[in-house]
Amino acid sequence: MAYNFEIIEDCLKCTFREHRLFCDLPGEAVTKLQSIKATSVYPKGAMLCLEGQAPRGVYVLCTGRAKLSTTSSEGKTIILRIAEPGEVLGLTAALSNTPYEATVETLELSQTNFIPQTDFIRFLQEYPDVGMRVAQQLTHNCKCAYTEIRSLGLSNSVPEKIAKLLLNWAEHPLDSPNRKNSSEIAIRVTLTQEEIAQFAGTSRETVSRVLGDFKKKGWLRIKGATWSILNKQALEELVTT
Amino acid sequence: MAYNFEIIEDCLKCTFREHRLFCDLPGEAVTKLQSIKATSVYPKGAMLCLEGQAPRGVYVLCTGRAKLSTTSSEGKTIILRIAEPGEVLGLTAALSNTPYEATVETLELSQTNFIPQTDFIRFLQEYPDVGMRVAQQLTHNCKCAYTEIRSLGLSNSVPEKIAKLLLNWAEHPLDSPNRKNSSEIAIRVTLTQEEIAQFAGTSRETVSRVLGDFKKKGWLRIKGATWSILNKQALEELVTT
DNA sequence: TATACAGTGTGATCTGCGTCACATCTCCCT
DNA sequence: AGGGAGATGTGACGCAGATCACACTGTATA
Repeated sequence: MAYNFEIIEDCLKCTFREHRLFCDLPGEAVTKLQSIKATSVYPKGAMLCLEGQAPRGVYVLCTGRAKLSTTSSEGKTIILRIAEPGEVLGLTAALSNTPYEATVETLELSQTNFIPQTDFIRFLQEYPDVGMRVAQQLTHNCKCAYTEIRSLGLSNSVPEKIAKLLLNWAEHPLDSPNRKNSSEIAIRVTLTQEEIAQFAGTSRETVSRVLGDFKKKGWLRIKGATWSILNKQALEELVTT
Repeated sequence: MAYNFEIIEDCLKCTFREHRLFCDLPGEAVTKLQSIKATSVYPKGAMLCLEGQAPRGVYVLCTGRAKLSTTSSEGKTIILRIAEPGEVLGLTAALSNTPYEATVETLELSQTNFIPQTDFIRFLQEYPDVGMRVAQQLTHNCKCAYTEIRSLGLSNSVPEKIAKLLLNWAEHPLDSPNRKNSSEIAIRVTLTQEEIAQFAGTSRETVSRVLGDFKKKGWLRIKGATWSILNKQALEELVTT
């Protein structure tokens, strides 16, 4: 077993299954899914889809997280969202048979189940339940996109956008060992400042300055990939949307 | 008949039906749709949904166009997209049973078919074909949102964003009477400069200046609601995405 | 132990465009 | 016709943040 990483080949035995929107299907459907999927494991930094490519199929992200981004012809990149385990990626492209809208890059060691486009469409038509799950995933994509639009279009300043991001991430905090410090929220951030800049639609230098400012004000502590929000309220007051 | 406007009460007799993604369903489904829908006609400027409201159901936009927008607590507004006839509005909210993501305002005299949420969900479960259509509409929403994100996040300047908008609109040109002037593309623009500013995430004054500049350069002619793109190539050269 | 490279911190400079302030201009409405 | 409101044009000003330039850090590679 490469990577010292447990591969889950059998969906029926997957312990996450019932928590996963797209996998928590009736047994018969999962058996079918099982027969058309191909499991792979990718290291950090692997590209699952490239923006503009013809769709080959969809990826169910079993474990790990992935970054969806789009790039201008001038090389400027913007991050659309970070996909969490359980999401189905490449749906829009596969359903409408148009090129992938975004580039998908794994942020960590990840397992995926790939389903070829034609098998997926057939699967979708055979099992009505699947349609509902697909709709839910698409709904989620739309909501994320709208959040991003609000962030890009309605914010007054970069500090506000970054505060928004931090607060957003703070909604899935780490189980901090010292939960007693109730005011402190620990989160795990594996993005570089460059990537944060792409998320907020700004420049890397500005991100550095803003984070430095937050630290100086005692609102934030950064220790490696573990960031602690020390003053949530102050960040919230920065946000106007 | 108020408004001097023909109301299409009977979906089966609707001449647009077969061109409409959501209405071009098997006869049985349309009959069912017919029984759960309520037809209304709204004047220009009517609010169909308000952002943040609990979902009541979905609206099929039979005729007319509508503006989807979202507003910050400070009153800054951004337009998400313009919905065309045939679109289903309020889908995301109805499917996920979360508040409407956007405010929907008619841009012209419009007819809609409203379907209450519970009826809609049941309809969706009964007719698998409907699921496919719903997925297509959601896919369309996502694509529009991504386009907007690219416009807001990847553009280098406001002139570029406005050029993008114009070129976008130019994809659905008017059947101009003088088509012989092949280089000239006529489009109908009913948005105010204020609304264009909201679309491009900029200020009204800047829109005025940029449009003035395009006119001065001979790239654009504006006569009331009819705009003519005189130099498409020049606009395209402004666009980097 | 050196070397390389990705990530980060920070100053100096310059500019696009947001904002305020006002002057038209174009439609309604009575 | 006339007046009022909404839409548009245009000048002046200031500043947030992009950009460039470089120093510093940490951690993989040879």
